[in-house]
Amino acid sequence: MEALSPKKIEIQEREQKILTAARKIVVREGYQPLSMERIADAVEYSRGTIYNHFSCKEEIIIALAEKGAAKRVDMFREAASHQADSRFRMLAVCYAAERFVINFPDYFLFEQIFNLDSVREKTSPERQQLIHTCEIQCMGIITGVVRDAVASRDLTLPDEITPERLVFGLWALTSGAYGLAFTSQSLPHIGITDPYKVVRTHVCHLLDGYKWKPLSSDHSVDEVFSQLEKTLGKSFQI
Amino acid sequence: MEALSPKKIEIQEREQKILTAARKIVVREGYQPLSMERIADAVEYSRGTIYNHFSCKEEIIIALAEKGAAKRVDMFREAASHQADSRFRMLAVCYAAERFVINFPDYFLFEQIFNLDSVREKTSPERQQLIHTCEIQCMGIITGVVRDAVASRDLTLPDEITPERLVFGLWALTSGAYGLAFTSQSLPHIGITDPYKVVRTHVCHLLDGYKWKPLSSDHSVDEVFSQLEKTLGKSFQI
DNA sequence: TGATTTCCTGACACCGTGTCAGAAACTTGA
DNA sequence: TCAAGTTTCTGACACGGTGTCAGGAAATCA
Repeated sequence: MEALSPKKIEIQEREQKILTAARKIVVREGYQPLSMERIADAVEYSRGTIYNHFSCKEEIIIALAEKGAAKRVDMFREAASHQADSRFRMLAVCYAAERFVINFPDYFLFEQIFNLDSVREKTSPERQQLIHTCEIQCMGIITGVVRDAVASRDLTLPDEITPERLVFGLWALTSGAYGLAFTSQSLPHIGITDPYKVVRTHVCHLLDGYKWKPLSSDHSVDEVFSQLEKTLGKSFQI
Repeated sequence: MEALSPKKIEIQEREQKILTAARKIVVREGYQPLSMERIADAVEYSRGTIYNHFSCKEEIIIALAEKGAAKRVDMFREAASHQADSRFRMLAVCYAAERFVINFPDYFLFEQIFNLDSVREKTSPERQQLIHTCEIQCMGIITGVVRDAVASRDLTLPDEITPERLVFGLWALTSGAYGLAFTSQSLPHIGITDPYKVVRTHVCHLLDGYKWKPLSSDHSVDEVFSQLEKTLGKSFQI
């Protein structure tokens, strides 16, 4: 497995160069101008060479979506590994989810594109599986926090709610809100100027609804998040 | 304004024919095979004629998204107009939101496509405005129900929550969940086989969290929804 | 019925995709 | 060091879809 020839190393590195170039184009100019031609120009290889690495444009999108998904897993893992009570850790993961979309809006965009059937259909099952695995890992991390909360008696779930169902609710609330924050023109019209803050409020309210201790009334929510900003903010930058 | 010549009428009707044909293609075969060529074949006019009605494919998508948005407004309006307590009316709107995505998944898809910047950028501001107006109307209907609840003392909102913010939370939760239900491969893996039911549970829990009377404990949730199915189910079919 | 306007069409130019034969570069072994 | 063998790279090509527009067809008018 060792001793890759220089050529092999070059090829391997080029794959990353292609992805970086593609990402740069999207960040700077949006999805529309992204084409194999543009990517080939940027990495200074011919289109044919790009096709040796990725069988179509969609494969590049999904590879980037996968990078984003992996990044999110990292962020969630770091957030959940806090030495703190279960509710604090839960909010830490929420903070991570928020920072993910704010710091890496392009990754969020790639996910949205990937979610369209018409795009996903053209991609390889292998890469789809990779993204799927990341999603499962994220869910697993959050479910772990919920289970810890139940184990430590911070939280008692009603019969009809499994930890997974609670996670689904939180996941839906946050991802739905971030989606709206990105795409909806209507939010400012109804006086919602900081959707991220409103999400935080709702998450806390939801946790309070399930009586996940310690309740919001015991801890200032803003304080919790400003503390999270101090401990996690930096490592979430890149 | 009266007395349109037969020709004018034909032209006007053709616009609907084009949209119907496009929608049919997407319902049957998905978004990928949708092209001006296919649409032209289906309506038996040349591509040029289609371009007289819609300046590009995206304009057709957005026109369909707008039809969907208008449909949703209708459904929400009918749901909210129930003669019942405020909480029942709120759940009726949630039921409408659920039926919308289940009965008209293609409209849901058009919205998702329209939400991509790369697609929206190519469409006319006029049509964008139409969709925007529908969104505002939907929000307005739900906010109305919330305000009624506050007025009738069924609900007392905490200081930091305006009716709009509560609506944003519900909107995010439901649209996020339906988005996941459509696209996420992971839900079955974590044991969530009926996401729609889980959403209902969470919505009820959220309303309970805000102490919106009558609480879930007073009314069987399943019963409320099966009643809604009886009163609204049929008119939501088409 | 002919003049005028309006509408429809298909050919055309363009752009991006994906392929592949052959050229170029790299590796190997004597 | 070099020639044979292998791998990699390239740009020309075919294709499919978009959007335009000159000119012909149809409708309207007087």
